[in-house]
Amino acid sequence: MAKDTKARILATALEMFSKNGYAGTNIRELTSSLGLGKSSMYRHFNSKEEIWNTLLDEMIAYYTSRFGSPEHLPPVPESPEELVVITMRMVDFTVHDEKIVMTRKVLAVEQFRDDRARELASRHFLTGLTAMFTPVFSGMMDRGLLRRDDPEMLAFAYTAPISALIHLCDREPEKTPDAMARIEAFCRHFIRTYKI
Amino acid sequence: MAKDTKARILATALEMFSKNGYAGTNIRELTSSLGLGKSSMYRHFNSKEEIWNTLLDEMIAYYTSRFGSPEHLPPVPESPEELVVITMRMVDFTVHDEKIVMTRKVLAVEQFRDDRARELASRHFLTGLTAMFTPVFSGMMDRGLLRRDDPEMLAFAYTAPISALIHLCDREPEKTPDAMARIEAFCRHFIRTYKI
DNA sequence: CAAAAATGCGACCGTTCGTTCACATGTGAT
DNA sequence: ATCACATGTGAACGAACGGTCGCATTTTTG
Repeated sequence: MAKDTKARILATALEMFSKNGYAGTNIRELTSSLGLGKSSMYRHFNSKEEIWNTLLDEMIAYYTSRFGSPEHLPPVPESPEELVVITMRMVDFTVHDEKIVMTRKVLAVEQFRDDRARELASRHFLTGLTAMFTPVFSGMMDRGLLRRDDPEMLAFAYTAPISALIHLCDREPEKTPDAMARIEAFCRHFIRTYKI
Repeated sequence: MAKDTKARILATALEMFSKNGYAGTNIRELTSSLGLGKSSMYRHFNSKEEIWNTLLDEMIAYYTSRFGSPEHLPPVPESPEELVVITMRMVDFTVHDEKIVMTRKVLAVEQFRDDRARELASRHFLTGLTAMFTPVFSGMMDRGLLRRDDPEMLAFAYTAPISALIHLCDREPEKTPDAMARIEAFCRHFIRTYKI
């Protein structure tokens, strides 16, 4: 029950922080929902804030390892249709992976209070997505699948609307199927618009 | 000092809620920052939660009156360049009007805790913007300024990236000039892409 | 197996929270 | 002038908060 407990505390903290925010979460509820005494938590963390900082460390580390390295870039599609497939696979993953959903929520909720959350939010919601798809569109232009244009601008114009609909899924999960359909429709519209 | 006090309480509450969230705001700090005793607040509101609900009422009423009626729709531009002007004027307003900035922040921070905030967030960040610009693009197509296409899809593809950069301004105000320049660049890119 | 380190627990501490209360003061109508 | 009402205040309340402590139990280590 040793190292496992620490991880379970972090998992539950992420869940509660994402729903009620840092200030709206209390240690008693957190630990008791784990079947743990209130004070036992302090064997693993020195304070509530240390939980928060550890969580942020993990989120930053995970994001860097998962989306920060070049080998995790999406492949350059060999056809426009493949862009749809790649996109929908990524969207499906990011919308249904509970940990990533909670990470986005907690960043949305704490972005104005914590500087590191602020910075990570910008990467999650904006710069990271653009950086991820810029080489994709650059490659598609090289392959003659898209007309020549500024690939970074295209990546931004492509990812921002998708990101907006992902946020909609986070906010109103019952609309997820509709949002996914709209993402696919947008994706096809985008290809139609920029194809040669 | 009568009715004025109630309004000042609401204004300060909006400011604090937007920065620290509902749970992270306490009445003592709120009232003392107004030069008021802690208990005086209860002459105007029965509880902290009533402040929150009143604030939400006002935000919903303001949004409805400001963006909900057809007469407040942006005009249909007579030239592509006018779309840039209209857009930048709206962005400049929405990014610099402190009350609107704080409204967006508080919606971002409370969207997962309060159902009405959730709904208003979706309107502010997504559906309202699309609904606002759909007739604009429809009109521009009628005038032969843009190629025929689905005006709602265009409105979505246009407003979502702009909205993402507005959120960036809320999160990192020091990047506002850069974000505004990127919005204008995106706007011109959009026109170039869809013009006849 | 024994010593030591890690983990869990309930009682408890001081603080802060939202809220109430008795009371003072100001203000508008009769 | 008087009465009623609205507004403001400091003290105080009970509850909930984050955090500590002494002690029991388990796990690890030599």
